[in-house]
Amino acid sequence: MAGRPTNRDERYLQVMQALVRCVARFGLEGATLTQIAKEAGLTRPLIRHHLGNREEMIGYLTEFVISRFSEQNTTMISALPKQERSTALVQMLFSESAVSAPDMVLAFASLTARATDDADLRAKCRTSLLSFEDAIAKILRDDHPSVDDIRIDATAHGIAALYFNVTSLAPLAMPENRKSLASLVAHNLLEDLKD
Amino acid sequence: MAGRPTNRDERYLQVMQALVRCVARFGLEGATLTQIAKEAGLTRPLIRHHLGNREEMIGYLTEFVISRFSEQNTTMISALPKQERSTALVQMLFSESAVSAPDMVLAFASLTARATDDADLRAKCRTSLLSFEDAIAKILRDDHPSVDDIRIDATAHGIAALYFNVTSLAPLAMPENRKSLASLVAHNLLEDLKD
DNA sequence: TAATTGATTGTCATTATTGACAGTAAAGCA
DNA sequence: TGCTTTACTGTCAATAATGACAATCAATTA
Repeated sequence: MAGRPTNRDERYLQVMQALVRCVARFGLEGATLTQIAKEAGLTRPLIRHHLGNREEMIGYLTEFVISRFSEQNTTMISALPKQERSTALVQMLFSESAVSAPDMVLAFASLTARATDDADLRAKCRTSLLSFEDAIAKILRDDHPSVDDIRIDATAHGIAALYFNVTSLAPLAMPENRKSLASLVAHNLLEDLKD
Repeated sequence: MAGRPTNRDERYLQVMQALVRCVARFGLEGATLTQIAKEAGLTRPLIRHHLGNREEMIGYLTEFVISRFSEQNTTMISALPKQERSTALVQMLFSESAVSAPDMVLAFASLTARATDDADLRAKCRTSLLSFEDAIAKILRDDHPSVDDIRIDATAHGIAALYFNVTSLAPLAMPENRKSLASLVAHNLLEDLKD
């Protein structure tokens, strides 16, 4: 009754990672099926079998990037300690391990650039970004309950902006001291909340 | 002795603006000659006449984007008042007029993404970015001579990162209050220098 | 073993894009 | 008017990429 077992999920992950990598490097239009196949170590028809045509491919990509973002945030937040959460958060965001996922951010940037023409995509990117900032804001508020919302939101926005900037500039291989500058600024922003 | 007068410079500007616009929207590979022509209101062969083949085109683009960045910075700095320069700088950076040039930043982002594979390009983008931050730092130092260099550099880095983030996220058409948040954070960073 | 289901591959026509070249038009000067 | 220089256009072969379909392989169950 049943046939060959599906490996759809693992293949999907494998293909998606290759896709993200290619889009990060060559942009949405520059990511050729052949390149994706090469990156994934698979054949072109197989990629197409899993991803469908180009339009569907972009749909899968947005779904993947956005959902991964959201779940990455929740896991990061759940990994925070009980006290000094905001400091720990900033340390996680600007540690090497977190910055080692720049392809994701670059792919996200490619999507946002295209969002000019696509209202749906724009809405998705926007809510994704806002929920990221909101998650940060929530943690900040826990540590600083007496600070008013605007300052909390502004600080969260600043930390998010710094994170995106540092991460999306990873291809430039900036000198090491520049990276630590971003972390320093983020901590300064946290200090401001203690006044 | 002399022939038809050249309009190379004006055409060059016209073509370049169309190119920047297309690259901002569709990425480096997605910017088709036909699209550029359509955007510029010219014919495809004419575009090719001025830009040469694709490789040369990218060369022209980097030259254009980077030089415009540098000269935009110098003009902005020369437009600053005598006193309270750092505050005025932040206001200029986050005013509507400055943010109305997001295509430039998006094109720059496309170039940086490709810089992974191209050492020359990487070096150019890097120095361009660093000189931007240095220009900011110089102004900050004028207003706060007693603050040590690391804090100055960190603040300059933060302001630059905020600017890039806000500008490159322009396609998302963020709600108005979010934009003012970035400006607020930048001013907060300035306040920190007064301790 | 046969059947079934899905993964994987091979192949090809269609299309889009490029690169190149020859040729035409326009604008200045002798 | 003729000459020269540059802008601009038309056209076409070559290439790269896509989309689609048929065919084959692999794994599981009856």
